[in-house]
Amino acid sequence: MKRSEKANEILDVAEKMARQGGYNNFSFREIAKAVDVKSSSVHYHFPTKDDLGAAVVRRYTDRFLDALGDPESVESSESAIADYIGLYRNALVDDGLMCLCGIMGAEVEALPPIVGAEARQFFERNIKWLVAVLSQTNVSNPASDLRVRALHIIATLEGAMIVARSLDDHEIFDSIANELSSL
Amino acid sequence: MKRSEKANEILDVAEKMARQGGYNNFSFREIAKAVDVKSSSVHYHFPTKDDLGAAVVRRYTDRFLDALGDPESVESSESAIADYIGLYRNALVDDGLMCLCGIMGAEVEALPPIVGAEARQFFERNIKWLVAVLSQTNVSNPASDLRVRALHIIATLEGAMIVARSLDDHEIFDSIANELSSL
DNA sequence: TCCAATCTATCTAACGGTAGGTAGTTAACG
DNA sequence: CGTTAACTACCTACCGTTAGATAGATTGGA
Repeated sequence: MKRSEKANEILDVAEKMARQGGYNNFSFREIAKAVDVKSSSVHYHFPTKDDLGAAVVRRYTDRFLDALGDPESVESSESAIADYIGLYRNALVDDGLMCLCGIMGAEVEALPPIVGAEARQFFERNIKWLVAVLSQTNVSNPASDLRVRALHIIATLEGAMIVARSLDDHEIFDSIANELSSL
Repeated sequence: MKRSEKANEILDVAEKMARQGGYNNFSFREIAKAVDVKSSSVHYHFPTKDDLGAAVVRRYTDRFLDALGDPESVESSESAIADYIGLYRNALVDDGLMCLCGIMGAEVEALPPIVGAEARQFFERNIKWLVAVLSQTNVSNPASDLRVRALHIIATLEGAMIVARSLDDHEIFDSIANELSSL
């Protein structure tokens, strides 16, 4: 799905706004202003807000998993988890923003169904990646334990971002992530 | 601060709406419809939306800490943490809703300052309670470690609610909470 | 005790602004 | 000529907020 440059600009702006205040924090008018077109032109690229919202989450998830790479070709389970944590850290510290699917997941009940479904996909694909990575440890664990471990990691990192941002202290994220690694 | 019955009804519906979709998910008009008055009457009780939002978060936090009780008079550190986890579980399973401050914390950057400050207070008061409880364990730990442990617990529970709701499976919360207890 | 003043809680009506969305047109390009 | 990507101009619905009025209860003083 190759997209025009303007369409990607629109997704960039929408993603940033959504990662600050959720689905209701971006609008066609504000996006239009930011990318210097009229709001009707934004509708040209993304017919409805549902479409735009779903596209934003889809692209975010694709990029996230792309950055993670192939779970089968990681150096070690430990280093892969460290990289995984690093990706959340980048989202928080480098971008200075919340994880899109953390904020979308929190408000999932009020989301248009196709947007909520994309948020769900983020978590399912992350779980799958983590389970694949964790299953490469030399200690053999039941698959259900690996899944719970994966869920725990995701939950802790999403929560750590929320707490760190609420208290306006990125070191809080690092402290929590550090404890998480040493388990 | 004793409030009229109608004011409490307003806070009830605002809280529910906010716990489904965040700060932008409730409006004076919708609240008015739900409590069977006109929207201008809602403004009589809470002059601005900032005021209403702050009052909702404040009441939520007060009730939460009230339910936790005095951290000095708990049976044991372990049972107190179990009770703490149970409170999140109630919010998720009994109410069928997100933690108000989990969702508000995620969108804190887009919140009116006085609402964001109340969300921050939720976390600070929770940390204080947890540190007080954890410091009663017979193993002596540095205070900083206790704080990190408190942050980890809060983050994991908030994240667990998000993941469980996104995947529409409350047992996910229990699995994560169970792992958290056994650390 | 009666009356006037005040308070509580609500109403109707409207304000300016923004939301998502649409119909029809225009300009540039291959 | 058809496609792409923009435009103008508009619509309906909703947003938070305010002004002004009103009915009923409460209260304080003559």
